[in-house]
Amino acid sequence: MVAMEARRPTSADVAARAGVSRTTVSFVLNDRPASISPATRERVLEAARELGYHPHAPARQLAGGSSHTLGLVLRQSAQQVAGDALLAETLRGVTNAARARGFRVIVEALDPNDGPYADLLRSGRADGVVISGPRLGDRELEALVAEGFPVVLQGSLPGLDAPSVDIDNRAGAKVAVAHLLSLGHRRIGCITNAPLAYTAAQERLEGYEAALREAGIEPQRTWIAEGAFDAPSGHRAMTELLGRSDLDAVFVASDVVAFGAIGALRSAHRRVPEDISVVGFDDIPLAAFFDPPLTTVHLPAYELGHAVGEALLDRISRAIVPRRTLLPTELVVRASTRGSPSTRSPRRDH
Amino acid sequence: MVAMEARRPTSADVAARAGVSRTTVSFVLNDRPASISPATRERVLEAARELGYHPHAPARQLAGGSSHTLGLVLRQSAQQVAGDALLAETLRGVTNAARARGFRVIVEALDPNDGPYADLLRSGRADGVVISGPRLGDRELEALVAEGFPVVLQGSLPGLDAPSVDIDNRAGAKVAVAHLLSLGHRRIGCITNAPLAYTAAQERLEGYEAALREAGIEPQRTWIAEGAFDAPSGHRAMTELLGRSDLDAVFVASDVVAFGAIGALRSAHRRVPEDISVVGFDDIPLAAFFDPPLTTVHLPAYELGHAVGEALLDRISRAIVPRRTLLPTELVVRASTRGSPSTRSPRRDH
DNA sequence: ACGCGTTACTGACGCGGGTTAGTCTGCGGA
DNA sequence: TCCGCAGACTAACCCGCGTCAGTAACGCGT
Repeated sequence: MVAMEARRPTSADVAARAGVSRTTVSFVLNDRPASISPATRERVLEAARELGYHPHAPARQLAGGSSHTLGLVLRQSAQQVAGDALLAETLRGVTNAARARGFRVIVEALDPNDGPYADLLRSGRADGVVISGPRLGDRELEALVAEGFPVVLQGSLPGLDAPSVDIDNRAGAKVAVAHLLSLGHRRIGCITNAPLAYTAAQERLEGYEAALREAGIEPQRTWIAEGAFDAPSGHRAMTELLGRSDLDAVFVASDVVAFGAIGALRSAHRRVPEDISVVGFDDIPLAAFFDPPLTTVHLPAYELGHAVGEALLDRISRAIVPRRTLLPTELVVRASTRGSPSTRSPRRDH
Repeated sequence: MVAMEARRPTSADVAARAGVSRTTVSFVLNDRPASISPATRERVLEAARELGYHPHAPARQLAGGSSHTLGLVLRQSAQQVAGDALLAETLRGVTNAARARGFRVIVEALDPNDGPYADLLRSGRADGVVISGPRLGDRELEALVAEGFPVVLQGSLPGLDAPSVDIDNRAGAKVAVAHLLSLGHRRIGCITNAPLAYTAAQERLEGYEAALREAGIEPQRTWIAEGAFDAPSGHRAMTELLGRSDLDAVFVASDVVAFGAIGALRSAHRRVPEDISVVGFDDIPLAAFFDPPLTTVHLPAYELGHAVGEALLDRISRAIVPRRTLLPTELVVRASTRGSPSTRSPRRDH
């Protein structure tokens, strides 16, 4: 026998070793409903074990199966990805949901606005894709949906006929502002988490406005400023707000942005929460350790990833998937909010 | 012609449409060094375009090619992943390095210590893997390396014969502490970023000790406390330190942990940097917006991911890969450090 | 007219495994 | 005795593509 390079064993090798046909091996290993005697089954299993046999995934897929792979496409810009403290959690959620059903996850982080990810699907490398942070006017995405590929959106994109999973931004923002109102605040500002072209920013702003209106307060233009993902933008927005209105509370639709906003308040010698209350949104891991610990809206990142993963898996297996799934958020009250000076002790009714 | 379900076109369809053989199609599409007349080449290209032809990746791989896929295995615990503010950047680095060479990335976030990831390689789904946060005593990893699969470590793991890419923890820590020394501090504490079983924690601690020794200071046992990834652990460690030594500076080997430590200092009414200087490590996006802005060691997360990705790609293409690559860090001086009270004005020589 | 090298292409096999349509054996019932 | 049938397997085809070993046509020098 000549020295041979170790070649990965194939099902034919297993068959030979067990003294059966390749077909039998396939039946045993895939638990097909065929009559195989227990003795033979055991021989095959043992041969496979001894040889360290692992089915060749591509061959299996070629033979008609699926790729058992999900694509996760991140459409956010590089800065957004870098600043997204919860992305890792969402990723864990998706991969775990996938693994639970025997799937893997290919991640595509598209740097610029380009990057053809459609090939993932068209080349049969993935059975479906999750689009995280879908952008308006994404021709590639529209084409994919039109061709009937399984696509699920994480986030929202009106006018696209694909299931989407998101957190309930509107409700979350509303609860945050309601909390501020319940503390007696009336002049409540808002700093958005992103430019309003982003639907999440729009939704959170709507929640803020709805809460005010329900309390009989008409939101003022001058109470609102735009943040843009990072702390510096929060600093700028807060400075802006400070310059044009006298607020007793602010709802900042992102913890990271709130971080910058609090910095601006500190520079202006306004104490939180004594002089002004601040509520954030996201509940990033560091939120509890801000100074002061930040009252914020908890965004279930892991669950979001898990839910979107499952939705995609359902679509792939042709199950019915709700057009739109909204995950609930939860208000986490910490120390950055307290009653407004005028109502500090006597709890005010309404 | 009967109504037929849209089937993905194959190279045979393209061949038929262009009036050539499948072989010719393959040659044209893969730019093989074969003599194909410009006219034919154009016909094939056009037929492919018209049909919307996309080669079937698994078939292509089966026919002898590689999977053109990298595996990225995250061995960190769920908490670590959640708290790792730089993970997203590293991920971007890896995926971009991969895409630049036509590769994709499958991410496996292993929740518990289990999770068989070896199958990624054995089933031919990936051509190689990056192991992020490798753990000692990982039998699966050892087996993979022994079998000669392309494996590159992100982080370090002594005693395993695989290339590794990491940042220079020791040098980074040393520079941080040297900075503190240059400001005149002498009683410098250290809070580790993680338990010392983690090599990165050990290396940073060594850098701290080396810097002190070079300055003729013998590090004291009582100056050192262990952190464990998150802010609360930093709070605990700082409280501990405060209770047993009188320090004028602290090197905290993780920004997140430093965040907790600063909270503890605040509780103890010790001002930063007036009473005590603090240097962090990692330079997470929020570090610049701490109160005070944190002096820290910048960890090039994107570059790290990129470098480890390239190292793996090199290994896959059988290029020579250095046994160990260390990326340089950079000290970023902000406002959490300044000269010790005793040396505030007169700059002290030594 | 013939040999010989290019140029331009094609036939057929193999990659590894799933699957359908059998084959062969043994046995119970009519 | 012979049919029918269930149990236990197997031969052969197919998935889509890369690739080696040809083959046919053509030009060219002698």
